[in-house]
Amino acid sequence: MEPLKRVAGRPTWLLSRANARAQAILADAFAEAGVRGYHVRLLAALEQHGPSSQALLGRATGLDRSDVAVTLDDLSGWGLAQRTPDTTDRRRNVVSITPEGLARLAELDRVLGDAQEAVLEPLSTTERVTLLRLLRKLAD
Amino acid sequence: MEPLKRVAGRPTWLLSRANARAQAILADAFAEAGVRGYHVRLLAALEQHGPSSQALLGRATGLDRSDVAVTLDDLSGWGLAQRTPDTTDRRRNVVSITPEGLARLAELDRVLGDAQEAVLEPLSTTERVTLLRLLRKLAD
DNA sequence: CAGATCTCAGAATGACTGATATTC
DNA sequence: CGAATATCAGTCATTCTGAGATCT
Repeated sequence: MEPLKRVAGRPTWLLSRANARAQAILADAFAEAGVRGYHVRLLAALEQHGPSSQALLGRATGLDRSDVAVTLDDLSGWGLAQRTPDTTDRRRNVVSITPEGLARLAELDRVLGDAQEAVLEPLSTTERVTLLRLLRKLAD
Repeated sequence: MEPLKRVAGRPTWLLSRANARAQAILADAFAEAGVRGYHVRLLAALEQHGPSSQALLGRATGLDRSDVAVTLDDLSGWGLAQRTPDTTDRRRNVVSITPEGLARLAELDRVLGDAQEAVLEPLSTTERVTLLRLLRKLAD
């Protein structure tokens, strides 16, 4: 069967196909490492911003507040992050990354880089730069 | 909070962000029209290829066999498509689009075109062409 | 028999909503 | 009081997997 002209030729369709391939590659790599995207995003935010409240983490990562809570349950269960009550504002938890979390993040960063390379493999260096510029415009 | 360098600068992240925006715009437009992406894909495939088995439809649209079945339940419930047993191969259903389905598809095609335009609005014409070329390479 | 087809049930992931208790 | 915070329970769409029944 030939591809669908009416749908498959559309930019949004191509976008979602390209994204699906990328996410499949990433998800496989992460699954092999025993994590999901949310875990990595949260760890990266913790490393970059230092100890933060969960609300701040949600805004920095684009995760919903409720998903931050659940994902942190995993991370703290694995010893990669920890919650401590904020003594100055007792509504808050201060979340921080542990040394184990930092080590794990470094591993995951390599996993991410390798997966990235696999995704972009069909493109030349200049094409990659162009793609990034256009995607940035689209993503705002 | 500044964005996450370690994650947000990554190509796959940008790809998924751009795609998320596009899919959100599309999903909104489709929701307003009372359908979801699967319905449109299936209708478009039926229009383009004519009566087909469900297995063929699945391959043409990239939908999983089980999802084809469920989505067709909707479409036939709405009178937009119909299943008839294949007399020559009784494992199969022959699925065809109805006149109502064709009319609905024409409506949805306009909805799709408008949403598309909204997605690509930040890009110039030449940029759109370039983006499509690169995405095609990435999507294979 | 192997293999294709259709259906059903369920799960994983990402994204989101609403309610609630607590605290500022 | 209004607003922010964290948590819990749940929905939704998309994508799959597995099992089973039917038929070639």
